[in-house]
Amino acid sequence: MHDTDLALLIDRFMRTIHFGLQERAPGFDREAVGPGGGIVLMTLCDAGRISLNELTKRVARDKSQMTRMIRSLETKGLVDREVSPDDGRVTLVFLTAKGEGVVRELMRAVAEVVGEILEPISAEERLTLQNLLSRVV
Amino acid sequence: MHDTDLALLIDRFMRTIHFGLQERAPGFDREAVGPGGGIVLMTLCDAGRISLNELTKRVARDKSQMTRMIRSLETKGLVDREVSPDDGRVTLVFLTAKGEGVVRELMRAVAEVVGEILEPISAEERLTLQNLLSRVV
DNA sequence: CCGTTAAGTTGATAATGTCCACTAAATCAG
DNA sequence: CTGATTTAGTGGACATTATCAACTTAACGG
Repeated sequence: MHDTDLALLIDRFMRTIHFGLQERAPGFDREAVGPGGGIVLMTLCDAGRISLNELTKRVARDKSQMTRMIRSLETKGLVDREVSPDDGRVTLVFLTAKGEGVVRELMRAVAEVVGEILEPISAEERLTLQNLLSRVV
Repeated sequence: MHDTDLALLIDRFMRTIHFGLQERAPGFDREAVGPGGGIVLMTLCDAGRISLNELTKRVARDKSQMTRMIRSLETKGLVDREVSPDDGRVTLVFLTAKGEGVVRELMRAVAEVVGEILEPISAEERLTLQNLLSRVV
Protein backbone atom coordinates (compact mmCIF):
# COMPACT_ATOMS: atom_id res chain seq x y z
CA MET A 1 0.00 0.00 0.00
CA HIS A 2 1.34 3.43 -0.95
CA ASP A 3 1.01 6.78 0.71
CA THR A 4 -1.31 7.79 -2.09
CA ASP A 5 -3.83 5.26 -0.89
CA LEU A 6 -3.86 7.03 2.42
CA ALA A 7 -5.01 10.19 0.67
CA LEU A 8 -7.85 8.28 -0.96
CA LEU A 9 -8.78 6.70 2.36
CA ILE A 10 -8.89 10.06 4.08
CA ASP A 11 -11.05 11.53 1.36
CA ARG A 12 -13.39 8.59 1.51
CA PHE A 13 -13.61 8.75 5.28
CA MET A 14 -14.56 12.41 5.09
CA ARG A 15 -17.26 11.74 2.55
CA THR A 16 -18.62 8.86 4.58
CA ILE A 17 -19.02 11.09 7.60
CA HIS A 18 -20.64 13.68 5.38
CA PHE A 19 -23.21 11.30 3.95
CA GLY A 20 -23.87 9.76 7.33
CA LEU A 21 -24.67 13.15 8.80
CA GLN A 22 -26.96 14.04 5.95
CA GLU A 23 -29.25 11.08 6.24
CA ARG A 24 -29.07 10.57 9.97
CA ALA A 25 -29.04 14.09 11.30
CA PRO A 26 -31.28 16.40 9.33
CA GLY A 27 -31.75 18.18 12.63
CA PHE A 28 -28.26 19.49 12.37
CA ASP A 29 -29.49 21.36 9.36
CA ARG A 30 -32.31 22.94 11.30
CA GLU A 31 -30.48 26.22 11.43
CA ALA A 32 -29.33 25.77 7.84
CA VAL A 33 -25.77 25.28 8.96
CA GLY A 34 -24.00 23.53 6.13
CA PRO A 35 -21.04 21.19 6.56
CA GLY A 36 -18.65 24.11 6.48
CA GLY A 37 -20.59 25.93 9.14
CA GLY A 38 -20.67 22.82 11.26
CA ILE A 39 -16.92 22.52 11.24
CA VAL A 40 -16.57 26.16 12.21
CA LEU A 41 -19.05 25.81 15.06
CA MET A 42 -17.36 22.72 16.45
CA THR A 43 -13.97 24.33 16.18
CA LEU A 44 -15.26 27.37 18.03
CA CYS A 45 -16.67 25.08 20.69
CA ASP A 46 -13.23 23.59 21.21
CA ALA A 47 -11.29 26.80 20.99
CA GLY A 48 -13.53 29.28 22.80
CA ARG A 49 -13.00 32.91 21.90
CA ILE A 50 -10.40 33.16 19.17
CA SER A 51 -9.54 35.56 16.40
CA LEU A 52 -10.92 35.09 12.94
CA ASN A 53 -7.39 34.62 11.71
CA GLU A 54 -6.63 31.82 14.12
CA LEU A 55 -9.94 30.20 13.30
CA THR A 56 -9.06 30.34 9.62
CA LYS A 57 -5.80 28.52 10.26
CA ARG A 58 -7.43 25.86 12.40
CA VAL A 59 -9.95 24.87 9.80
CA ALA A 60 -7.45 25.42 6.99
CA ARG A 61 -9.64 27.54 4.77
CA ASP A 62 -9.43 30.84 2.94
CA LYS A 63 -9.74 34.06 4.92
CA SER A 64 -12.33 35.57 2.64
CA GLN A 65 -14.37 32.42 2.82
CA MET A 66 -14.16 32.55 6.60
CA THR A 67 -15.35 36.15 6.64
CA ARG A 68 -18.47 35.18 4.75
CA MET A 69 -19.02 32.04 6.79
CA ILE A 70 -18.84 33.93 10.07
CA ARG A 71 -21.19 36.59 8.80
CA SER A 72 -23.63 33.90 7.77
CA LEU A 73 -23.47 32.27 11.20
CA GLU A 74 -23.78 35.68 12.81
CA THR A 75 -26.99 36.56 10.98
CA LYS A 76 -28.35 33.23 12.20
CA GLY A 77 -27.53 34.26 15.74
CA LEU A 78 -25.13 31.37 16.33
CA VAL A 79 -21.91 33.32 16.78
CA ASP A 80 -20.99 36.81 17.82
CA ARG A 81 -17.90 38.92 17.36
CA GLU A 82 -16.10 41.85 18.90
CA VAL A 83 -13.01 43.86 18.16
CA SER A 84 -10.04 42.81 20.26
CA PRO A 85 -9.18 45.34 22.98
CA ASP A 86 -5.51 44.59 22.45
CA ASP A 87 -5.37 44.95 18.68
CA GLY A 88 -7.83 46.97 16.65
CA ARG A 89 -7.29 44.80 13.60
CA VAL A 90 -8.37 41.48 15.03
CA THR A 91 -11.97 40.49 15.60
CA LEU A 92 -12.67 37.85 18.20
CA VAL A 93 -15.35 35.30 17.40
CA PHE A 94 -17.31 33.18 19.84
CA LEU A 95 -20.46 31.09 20.15
CA THR A 96 -23.69 32.62 21.38
CA ALA A 97 -25.94 30.72 23.78
CA LYS A 98 -28.04 29.68 20.80
CA GLY A 99 -24.90 28.62 18.98
CA GLU A 100 -23.85 26.48 21.90
CA GLY A 101 -27.18 24.72 21.82
CA VAL A 102 -26.86 24.00 18.12
CA VAL A 103 -23.30 22.81 18.48
CA ARG A 104 -24.30 20.44 21.25
CA GLU A 105 -26.87 18.79 19.03
CA LEU A 106 -24.47 18.77 16.15
CA MET A 107 -21.73 17.12 18.15
CA ARG A 108 -24.08 14.46 19.39
CA ALA A 109 -25.02 13.67 15.79
CA VAL A 110 -21.41 13.67 14.65
CA ALA A 111 -20.36 11.44 17.52
CA GLU A 112 -23.13 9.03 16.65
CA VAL A 113 -22.22 8.85 12.99
CA VAL A 114 -18.49 8.61 13.62
CA GLY A 115 -19.16 5.98 16.24
CA GLU A 116 -20.98 3.86 13.70
CA ILE A 117 -18.30 4.29 11.10
CA LEU A 118 -15.67 3.27 13.61
CA GLU A 119 -17.58 0.16 14.52
CA PRO A 120 -15.23 -2.26 12.77
CA ILE A 121 -12.33 -1.25 15.01
CA SER A 122 -11.98 -1.62 18.75
CA ALA A 123 -12.08 1.14 21.34
CA GLU A 124 -8.38 0.82 21.86
CA GLU A 125 -7.74 1.16 18.16
CA ARG A 126 -9.90 4.28 18.02
CA LEU A 127 -7.66 5.90 20.54
CA THR A 128 -4.65 4.88 18.49
CA LEU A 129 -6.24 6.36 15.38
CA GLN A 130 -7.04 9.66 17.09
CA ASN A 131 -3.60 9.80 18.60
CA LEU A 132 -1.90 9.25 15.25
CA LEU A 133 -4.05 11.78 13.45
CA SER A 134 -3.65 14.44 16.09
CA ARG A 135 0.09 14.12 15.79
CA VAL A 136 0.22 14.65 12.05
CA VAL A 137 -1.99 17.70 11.69
CA MET B 1 -11.03 13.37 23.28
CA HIS B 2 -14.40 12.76 21.65
CA ASP B 3 -15.32 11.17 18.37
CA THR B 4 -16.21 14.61 17.10
CA ASP B 5 -12.60 15.62 17.31
CA LEU B 6 -11.81 12.79 14.97
CA ALA B 7 -14.08 14.35 12.38
CA LEU B 8 -12.24 17.65 12.72
CA LEU B 9 -8.90 15.90 12.46
CA ILE B 10 -9.93 14.09 9.31
CA ASP B 11 -11.15 17.31 7.73
CA ARG B 12 -7.97 19.08 8.63
CA PHE B 13 -5.83 16.27 7.31
CA MET B 14 -7.66 16.41 4.00
CA ARG B 15 -7.16 20.15 3.72
CA THR B 16 -3.51 19.86 4.59
CA ILE B 17 -2.94 17.41 1.77
CA HIS B 18 -4.87 19.71 -0.52
CA PHE B 19 -2.78 22.78 0.30
CA GLY B 20 0.43 20.80 0.15
CA LEU B 21 -0.40 19.63 -3.34
CA GLN B 22 -1.27 23.08 -4.53
CA GLU B 23 1.97 24.72 -3.61
CA ARG B 24 4.27 21.79 -4.17
CA ALA B 25 2.83 20.17 -7.26
CA PRO B 26 1.57 22.70 -9.76
CA GLY B 27 2.62 20.12 -12.33
CA PHE B 28 -0.30 17.99 -11.33
CA ASP B 29 -2.42 20.80 -12.60
CA ARG B 30 -0.74 20.75 -15.97
CA GLU B 31 -3.68 19.05 -17.52
CA ALA B 32 -6.07 21.20 -15.51
CA VAL B 33 -7.11 18.23 -13.45
CA GLY B 34 -8.61 19.63 -10.30
CA PRO B 35 -8.58 17.89 -6.94
CA GLY B 36 -11.74 16.02 -7.79
CA GLY B 37 -10.29 14.84 -11.07
CA GLY B 38 -7.14 13.73 -9.33
CA ILE B 39 -9.05 11.51 -6.95
CA VAL B 40 -10.93 9.97 -9.83
CA LEU B 41 -7.75 9.32 -11.79
CA MET B 42 -6.00 7.71 -8.84
CA THR B 43 -9.03 5.59 -8.10
CA LEU B 44 -9.13 4.46 -11.70
CA CYS B 45 -5.45 3.61 -11.50
CA ASP B 46 -6.14 1.36 -8.55
CA ALA B 47 -9.31 -0.17 -9.89
CA GLY B 48 -8.58 -0.60 -13.57
CA ARG B 49 -11.61 -0.80 -15.84
CA ILE B 50 -14.73 -0.32 -13.77
CA SER B 51 -18.23 0.90 -14.34
CA LEU B 52 -19.14 4.51 -13.76
CA ASN B 53 -21.51 3.37 -11.07
CA GLU B 54 -18.84 1.49 -9.16
CA LEU B 55 -16.47 4.41 -9.54
CA THR B 56 -19.11 6.69 -8.09
CA LYS B 57 -19.44 4.48 -5.03
CA ARG B 58 -15.70 4.26 -4.51
CA VAL B 59 -15.15 7.98 -4.40
CA ALA B 60 -18.43 8.53 -2.58
CA ARG B 61 -19.79 11.22 -4.84
CA ASP B 62 -22.97 11.95 -6.74
CA LYS B 63 -23.59 10.11 -9.99
CA SER B 64 -24.45 13.24 -11.90
CA GLN B 65 -21.26 14.87 -10.75
CA MET B 66 -19.34 11.80 -11.81
CA THR B 67 -20.87 11.93 -15.28
CA ARG B 68 -19.62 15.46 -15.74
CA MET B 69 -16.24 14.70 -14.22
CA ILE B 70 -15.65 11.76 -16.52
CA ARG B 71 -16.71 13.78 -19.55
CA SER B 72 -14.27 16.50 -18.53
CA LEU B 73 -11.45 14.00 -18.17
CA GLU B 74 -12.46 12.40 -21.44
CA THR B 75 -12.24 15.65 -23.41
CA LYS B 76 -8.76 16.05 -21.97
CA GLY B 77 -7.87 12.63 -23.31
CA LEU B 78 -7.08 11.17 -19.90
CA VAL B 79 -9.81 8.56 -19.70
CA ASP B 80 -11.89 6.65 -22.19
CA ARG B 81 -15.13 4.77 -21.94
CA GLU B 82 -17.05 2.02 -23.65
CA VAL B 83 -20.41 0.39 -23.25
CA SER B 84 -20.22 -2.89 -21.39
CA PRO B 85 -20.71 -5.90 -23.65
CA ASP B 86 -22.59 -7.66 -20.85
CA ASP B 87 -24.99 -4.87 -19.97
CA GLY B 88 -26.03 -2.12 -22.30
CA ARG B 89 -26.71 0.24 -19.44
CA VAL B 90 -23.28 0.34 -17.87
CA THR B 91 -20.38 2.25 -19.31
CA LEU B 92 -16.90 1.09 -18.41
CA VAL B 93 -14.30 3.74 -17.72
CA PHE B 94 -10.53 3.38 -17.90
CA LEU B 95 -7.35 5.41 -18.14
CA THR B 96 -5.79 6.18 -21.51
CA ALA B 97 -2.03 6.01 -21.99
CA LYS B 98 -1.92 9.76 -21.50
CA GLY B 99 -4.03 9.43 -18.40
CA GLU B 100 -1.66 6.85 -16.99
CA GLY B 101 1.22 9.22 -17.48
CA VAL B 102 -0.59 12.01 -15.69
CA VAL B 103 -1.63 9.75 -12.86
CA ARG B 104 1.92 8.58 -12.37
CA GLU B 105 3.13 12.13 -11.90
CA LEU B 106 0.19 12.91 -9.71
CA MET B 107 0.79 9.94 -7.47
CA ARG B 108 4.43 10.85 -7.07
CA ALA B 109 3.41 14.33 -5.96
CA VAL B 110 0.77 13.01 -3.59
CA ALA B 111 3.16 10.47 -2.11
CA GLU B 112 5.68 13.23 -1.53
CA VAL B 113 3.22 15.53 0.17
CA VAL B 114 1.65 12.81 2.27
CA GLY B 115 5.12 11.60 3.19
CA GLU B 116 6.00 15.02 4.53
CA ILE B 117 2.77 15.32 6.45
CA LEU B 118 3.35 11.92 8.02
CA GLU B 119 6.83 12.86 9.07
CA PRO B 120 6.02 13.17 12.79
CA ILE B 121 5.04 9.50 13.00
CA SER B 122 7.18 6.43 12.40
CA ALA B 123 7.00 4.05 9.47
CA GLU B 124 5.43 1.43 11.64
CA GLU B 125 2.79 3.86 12.82
CA ARG B 126 2.00 4.80 9.24
CA LEU B 127 1.17 1.21 8.51
CA THR B 128 -1.03 1.15 11.57
CA LEU B 129 -2.80 4.29 10.41
CA GLN B 130 -3.40 2.93 6.92
CA ASN B 131 -4.57 -0.35 8.31
CA LEU B 132 -7.06 1.29 10.65
CA LEU B 133 -8.41 3.63 8.00
CA SER B 134 -8.79 0.91 5.40
CA ARG B 135 -10.84 -1.09 7.84
CA VAL B 136 -13.33 1.65 8.58
CA VAL B 137 -14.15 2.83 5.06
C1' DC C 1 -45.45 -8.06 -22.86
C1' DC C 2 -45.73 -4.85 -19.18
C1' DG C 3 -44.39 -2.92 -14.86
C1' DT C 4 -40.26 -2.22 -12.29
C1' DT C 5 -35.62 -1.48 -11.28
C1' DA C 6 -30.85 0.11 -12.36
C1' DA C 7 -27.31 3.02 -14.90
C1' DG C 8 -26.42 7.30 -16.89
C1' DT C 9 -27.44 11.85 -18.38
C1' DT C 10 -29.09 16.58 -18.03
C1' DG C 11 -30.67 20.88 -15.81
C1' DA C 12 -31.07 24.12 -12.19
C1' DT C 13 -29.41 25.86 -8.15
C1' DA C 14 -26.71 26.12 -3.89
C1' DA C 15 -22.47 25.85 -1.49
C1' DT C 16 -17.35 26.21 -1.43
C1' DG C 17 -13.03 27.33 -3.11
C1' DT C 18 -9.66 30.53 -5.13
C1' DC C 19 -7.41 34.73 -6.34
C1' DC C 20 -6.76 39.51 -6.23
C1' DA C 21 -7.37 44.07 -4.79
C1' DC C 22 -8.33 47.02 -1.01
C1' DT C 23 -8.89 49.30 3.89
C1' DA C 24 -7.45 50.01 8.47
C1' DA C 25 -4.58 49.12 12.34
C1' DA C 26 -0.11 47.94 14.11
C1' DT C 27 4.94 47.71 13.67
C1' DC C 28 9.39 48.99 12.30
C1' DA C 29 13.26 51.82 10.48
C1' DG C 30 15.31 55.96 10.17
C1' DC D 1 7.80 61.42 15.02
C1' DT D 2 7.08 59.96 10.06
C1' DG D 3 6.87 57.18 6.33
C1' DA D 4 7.23 52.41 4.68
C1' DT D 5 5.91 47.84 5.53
C1' DT D 6 3.41 44.10 7.53
C1' DT D 7 -0.98 42.01 9.31
C1' DA D 8 -6.16 41.18 9.93
C1' DG D 9 -10.08 41.38 7.78
C1' DT D 10 -13.38 42.57 3.88
C1' DG D 11 -15.31 42.45 -0.79
C1' DG D 12 -15.68 41.18 -5.73
C1' DA D 13 -15.38 38.02 -9.44
C1' DC D 14 -15.12 33.66 -10.98
C1' DA D 15 -14.30 28.48 -11.04
C1' DT D 16 -15.21 24.14 -9.03
C1' DT D 17 -17.98 21.02 -6.64
C1' DA D 18 -22.31 19.48 -4.43
C1' DT D 19 -27.24 18.49 -4.36
C1' DC D 20 -31.65 17.21 -5.98
C1' DA D 21 -35.10 16.08 -9.26
C1' DA D 22 -36.65 14.73 -13.82
C1' DC D 23 -35.73 11.97 -17.68
C1' DT D 24 -33.93 8.13 -21.08
C1' DT D 25 -32.61 3.64 -22.02
C1' DA D 26 -31.55 -1.13 -20.99
C1' DA D 27 -32.25 -5.20 -18.25
C1' DC D 28 -35.22 -8.15 -15.42
C1' DG D 29 -39.14 -10.63 -13.56
C1' DG D 30 -43.74 -11.77 -13.45
